[in-house]
Amino acid sequence: MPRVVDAEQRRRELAGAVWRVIRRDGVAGASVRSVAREAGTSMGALRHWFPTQDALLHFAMTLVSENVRARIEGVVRGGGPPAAQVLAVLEETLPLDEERRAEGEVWLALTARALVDDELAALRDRAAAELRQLCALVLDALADAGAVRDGLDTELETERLYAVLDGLALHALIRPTTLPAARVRAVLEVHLAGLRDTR
Amino acid sequence: MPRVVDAEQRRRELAGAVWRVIRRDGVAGASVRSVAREAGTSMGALRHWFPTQDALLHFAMTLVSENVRARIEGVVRGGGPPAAQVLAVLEETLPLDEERRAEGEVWLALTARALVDDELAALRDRAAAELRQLCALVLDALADAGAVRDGLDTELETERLYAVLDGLALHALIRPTTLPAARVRAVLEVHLAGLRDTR
DNA sequence: TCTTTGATAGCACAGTTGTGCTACTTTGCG
DNA sequence: CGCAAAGTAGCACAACTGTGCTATCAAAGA
Repeated sequence: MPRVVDAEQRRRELAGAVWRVIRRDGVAGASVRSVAREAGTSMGALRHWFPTQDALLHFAMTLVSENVRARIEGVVRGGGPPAAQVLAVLEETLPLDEERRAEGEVWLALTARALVDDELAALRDRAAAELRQLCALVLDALADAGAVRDGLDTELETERLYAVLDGLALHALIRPTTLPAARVRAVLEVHLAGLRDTR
Repeated sequence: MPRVVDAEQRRRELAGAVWRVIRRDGVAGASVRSVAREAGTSMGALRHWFPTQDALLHFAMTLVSENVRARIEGVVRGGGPPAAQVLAVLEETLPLDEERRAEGEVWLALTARALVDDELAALRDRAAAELRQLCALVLDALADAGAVRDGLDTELETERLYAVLDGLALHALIRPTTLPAARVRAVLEVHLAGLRDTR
């Protein structure tokens, strides 16, 4: 068999199979056999790259946060006016298209499993801390641009923005028809607008 | 064996065992055998009350929303000043103590499973619609009490409040140490205060 | 008292699970 | 060419799964 050029690449391919299986059959359906079948390979090959099933799921989880992080960095690198950029950054964490929806479903499934899987919980906590930090940075940027009124409790507002963000993500995930992407964006805009002086 | 006085009561007892198992070992661990063992009964007895495992999980799910609803009705019946009552009602949906935390964990686990279980998804959607309706009622009550400024988009604010609520619930669930109950309440209060005129 | 019914117990079955393990094939390097 | 290593394949095993099914037990109604 052809030697894989990049080991990391191969692992990503297999993790992609994990994603597809999880989206189709849930985490419960993500057995070693079903993932191998989805990836078009064998149990042995799968075990060569991931010594255990948990390792496989953990890697799939890290890929979620890695994807989000990469997209956000892309937006930041892209530049543009602060207000628009802030909105674009936050939107990258929401399941507003098929790609991000897939991430969201995997994220929800693994977040639930993390309730009883310590290692998975550690990954989830790290991702959560990063996302919260992102919210803090967004508020800082808005404050620098003069788009935030004085007298706000920064810590509390960070927590509130983070809650809105994850709440929207969850709702966009489980009721995509009654809460379409445009509506999600509108709620986010209203929230950010509410941070500056009203009337 | 003594005949069970109330069939519904017996079903609730068994569902309680489901909760405990889910909290300890996750949904994946909630097998017919483990639930029966936790309930101190047999597989046969369990199957007498729930013909299938799915039926068992679905009943456990309905109990979550039922509990929340009952507590909310209790608060409403209790009376009191509108502002305090509104806060109390919303708090009943958040995992701020052990009882509600248990509900939250079960809710998260089953919500994730609902991604691939249609019947469970229907239950989740019904609960979600109720919760969203609750947010709408809360906004109405605040408006009647003159605690909401004019010119707000009611639909959008309902969606935003609902997002804050579920976001806080999720965060209180997965990071209880960094986001204690007092802090959750503070965020909620800030959000409600932000609905009336600032300065 | 006997019968019917509610309730419990748990075996049997076919299937799936994760992982240990060995055998095999393909590739790169000397 | 030949050898070592990377990668693939899949069998074997013990453990566990949900559900069908029968047998048993307790109590209520006749």
